[in-house]
Amino acid sequence: MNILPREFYSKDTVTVARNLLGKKIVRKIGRIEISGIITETEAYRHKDDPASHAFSKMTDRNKIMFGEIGSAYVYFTYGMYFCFNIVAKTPKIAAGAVLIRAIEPLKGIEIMQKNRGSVNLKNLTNGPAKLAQALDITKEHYGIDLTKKSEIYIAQGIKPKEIIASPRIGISKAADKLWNFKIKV
DNA sequence: CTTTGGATCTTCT
DNA sequence: GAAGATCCAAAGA
Repeated sequence: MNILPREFYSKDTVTVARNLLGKKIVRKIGRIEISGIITETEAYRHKDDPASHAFSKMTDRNKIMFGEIGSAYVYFTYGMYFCFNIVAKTPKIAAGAVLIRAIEPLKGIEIMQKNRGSVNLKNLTNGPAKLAQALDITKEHYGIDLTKKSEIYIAQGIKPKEIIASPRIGISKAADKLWNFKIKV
């Protein structure tokens, strides 16, 4: 299994967001393995990005964005859902992370269906809160190292053919930046 | 098919 | 007190 090294995340956040497309996310629950191909990402940076959680200042919630590259940033939103991010930035930037917005299920689809309470494949992991729920990612995983073989890690995947850049979803600030990336499957 | 409201945590005003 | 990197079910057209 080719786990992506920490250097992979030590680039500009937007570059890493693009590079993560087609990579494989692996979730281990005991002996069971769940995995999927990353098909949509979004970059969130620091002072140059008013839409980022790290824009105004460091809080208890976002402090991992200022922390070690390659860590997981899991946050709780709208009082109900978790979203899964990966800390990625150059040493020059104080904070940054890539939001995983969608994946294509590979292994453990039955587990995902059970976690989500739905059998509709299209509806399983096509949104940030949905994939977190399908993979059973919670605040327990806040700050874990994704470059080691542990409960969650990111591995080499497929090579994307075509990358589509769009404005980010669900934000009102900095909507002109094309920092949402997706591939066709 | 489109619109609306509820769930109810964290941060900012 | 209000808004937010969301999703879903229910109601309306």
